[in-house]
Amino acid sequence: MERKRMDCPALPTGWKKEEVIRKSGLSAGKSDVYYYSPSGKKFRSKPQLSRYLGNTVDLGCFDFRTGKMMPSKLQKNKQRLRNEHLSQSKGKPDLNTALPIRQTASIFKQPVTKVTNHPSNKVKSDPQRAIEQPRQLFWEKRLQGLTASDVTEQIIRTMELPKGLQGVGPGNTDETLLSAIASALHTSSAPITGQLSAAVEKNPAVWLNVTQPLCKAFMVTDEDIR
Amino acid sequence: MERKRMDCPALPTGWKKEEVIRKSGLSAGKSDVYYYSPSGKKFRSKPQLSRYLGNTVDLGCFDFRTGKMMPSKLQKNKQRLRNEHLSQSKGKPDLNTALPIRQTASIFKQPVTKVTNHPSNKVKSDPQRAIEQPRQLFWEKRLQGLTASDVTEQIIRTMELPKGLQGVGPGNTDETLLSAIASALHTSSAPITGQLSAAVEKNPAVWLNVTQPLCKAFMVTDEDIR
DNA sequence: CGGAGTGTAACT
DNA sequence: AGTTACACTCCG
Repeated sequence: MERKRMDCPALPTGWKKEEVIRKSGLSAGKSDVYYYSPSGKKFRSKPQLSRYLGNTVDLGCFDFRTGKMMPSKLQKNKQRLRNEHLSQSKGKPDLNTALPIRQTASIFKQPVTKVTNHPSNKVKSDPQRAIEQPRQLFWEKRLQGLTASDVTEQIIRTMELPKGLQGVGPGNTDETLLSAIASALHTSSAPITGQLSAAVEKNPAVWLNVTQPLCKAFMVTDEDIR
Repeated sequence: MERKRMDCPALPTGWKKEEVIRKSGLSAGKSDVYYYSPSGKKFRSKPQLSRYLGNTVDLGCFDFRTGKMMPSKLQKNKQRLRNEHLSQSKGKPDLNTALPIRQTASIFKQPVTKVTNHPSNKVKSDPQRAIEQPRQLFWEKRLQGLTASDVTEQIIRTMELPKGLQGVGPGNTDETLLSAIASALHTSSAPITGQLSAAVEKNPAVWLNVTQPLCKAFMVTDEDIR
């Protein structure tokens, strides 16, 4: 496994995993695991991977070192929110490790997509990636090797969000918008639009109200990209 | 400090230190530190500096980036012999990055500082390759993961065993022996056997007791090598 | 300036 | 003690 990039079944198609043995120094003999996205970007840690993949992929039970899913890891996800409720309202949003989902209104599982859209955080993000990231994130999600069922899941999840938010007060508007934008970006690539249509047909009632905002968001984003 | 060559108190007279800030790219804002010998030769890293200065200057606690001596670094010395940690029987002899001579010196209480304060050493004579070359052989041996280095390590390790068997003494004896070996290796410019002899002649009183074991150990190793 | 390779603080 | 995650070094 040393020094050879190999496919990783637990990640979307095109991703590679590599294990490199340290050959000198204090830590000689230990190994480092790297992942490569389809585009060739190198990932050196799980948090980095999470950051890149965003909320669309739950890495909670993904073992970075082995490259496999470990259900046993599920129990370890916790402790992010508890600091919040102990202290004040502020506190930095946890952009790290785990699932962004819980951050927002606990009732409505809100993806943290917006975090992805704000690389201006302390992380050493580069300007360009900011735009690119959101997109890739979704492609991968759809192309994920976990077969069609995943795709379906994803779409449904996205749709659920707007639906739930509709009935809620203004406070959640931002989040709704963000979701819309994310979806728009998602579809902006090309054939995706078609997919959405299909989705709408499946659940017209759900998408009906939200459609307009979605389009708007998309237009803007598209221009910005260009 | 940027872009300006300044004196470096931790190095011999005539040496200059320069810090250049990176102005673009992923690492924008970071800086690169360079040193210049009195003759103008540029040094871009600590290993390069060590190679050039040789064993006479202990850079173990020299912080390349700041240009200052950091005693705190002393404990942080790392070593190349990682397999050793499995055997717990003895305290680890510290033959690491820092030149072996240091260890010997510690026994005889020889501060490196004075060497530093005497630029009249080999330092000021940059042009002369004659001195520089012979030394490089050693540096490479000890400091690099090259074959030569491995050989050296093996010799040292091999010697530890015989010594223990002889039952010369506890604790310090080990280190003394190792130091002796290290010194011998260190000072030699040719075959190791010759080195040992030279060391003994230089300090008969000091080396007397240890000499025999050393020779034995070495002989064995030599055979093994062949 | 980039980035593979290594060091090491912070966690578990 | 062992692992993780990422800062840093060194050299191309």
